[in-house]
Amino acid sequence: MKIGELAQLARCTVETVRYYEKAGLLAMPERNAANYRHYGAGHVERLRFIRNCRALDMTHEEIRALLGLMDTPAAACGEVNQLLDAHIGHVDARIQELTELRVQLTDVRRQCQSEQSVAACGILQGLVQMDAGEKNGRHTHLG
Amino acid sequence: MKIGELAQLARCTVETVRYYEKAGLLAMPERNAANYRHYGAGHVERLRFIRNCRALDMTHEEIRALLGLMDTPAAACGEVNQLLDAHIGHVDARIQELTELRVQLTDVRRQCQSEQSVAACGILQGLVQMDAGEKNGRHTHLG
DNA sequence: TGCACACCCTGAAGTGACTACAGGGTCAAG
DNA sequence: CTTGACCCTGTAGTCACTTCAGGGTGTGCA
Repeated sequence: MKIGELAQLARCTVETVRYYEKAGLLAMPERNAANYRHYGAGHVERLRFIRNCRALDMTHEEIRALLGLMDTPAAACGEVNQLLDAHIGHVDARIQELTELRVQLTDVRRQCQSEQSVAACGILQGLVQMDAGEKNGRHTHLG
Repeated sequence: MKIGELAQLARCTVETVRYYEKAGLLAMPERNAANYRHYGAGHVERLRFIRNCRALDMTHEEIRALLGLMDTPAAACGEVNQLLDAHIGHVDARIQELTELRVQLTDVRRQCQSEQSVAACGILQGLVQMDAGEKNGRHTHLG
């Protein structure tokens, strides 16, 4: 099949497919006489795998590691488990961060319930005075 | 004060301060004879405001809008409220997305509890077969 | 036969919010 | 008079794409 059909099967754009090829996630396919890429069932499976990992917010590095493990089928899957556990840790950490953020945001928001002038608005006062603390490093790759 | 002191007061790097200046978030300060930037109390307040907004994961666009509103102090603060409510909405949406993600991840993870070969590992099978659905557009600017 | 139109190709540049680096200038202390 | 901490500009790199410019290919229809 051509790249458009592959992209449709994996629910992504053709640009993304070409990008994955350049990024080394998807193997370079054969070309026909017109230099068009020509894909088979293996490519569909691989691309679906990649898109599923991305839907789970894994980085290309994490995905590359999983793909590498898949290509040594005799290896033990302990590393796969570790990788997934680490990723679940990232997601948990980000949920925790965002939950704390939400508390801070509603704190700030509470400071203005009425329509008044910007000059007196408690929200802006709050945003000037708030102390963000030093703990705001990003601890996961999830934004 | 010079840029290093300003950065320290706002808990960011001097590169970030210069970046905010180029991005139009922070006004260009005066320069001394040696072409060093020279800041005052107003800059500290403004930069703290920006850093606090960033700690709440607002985009530069959102911050620019808030700064614009601050600079017209007679205006009603209804727009400020709207902006903050919208941002709280983004955070809520992202927490929701990540929570669903976590469920999917633990579903996948559950498929391999034992040490076996990669070829038989249920996790990789799951990642190949999983159907991510079409609803995976990012709906917020939070990653 | 001519042509419109959907699809394919490459390579470069843009996104957001920085970070890092190269290659220089300034200034106070020892 | 030199060391080291600080400052300057400008460019490129990060991540996972998206968009664009400028072309080539292939099919259906008048």
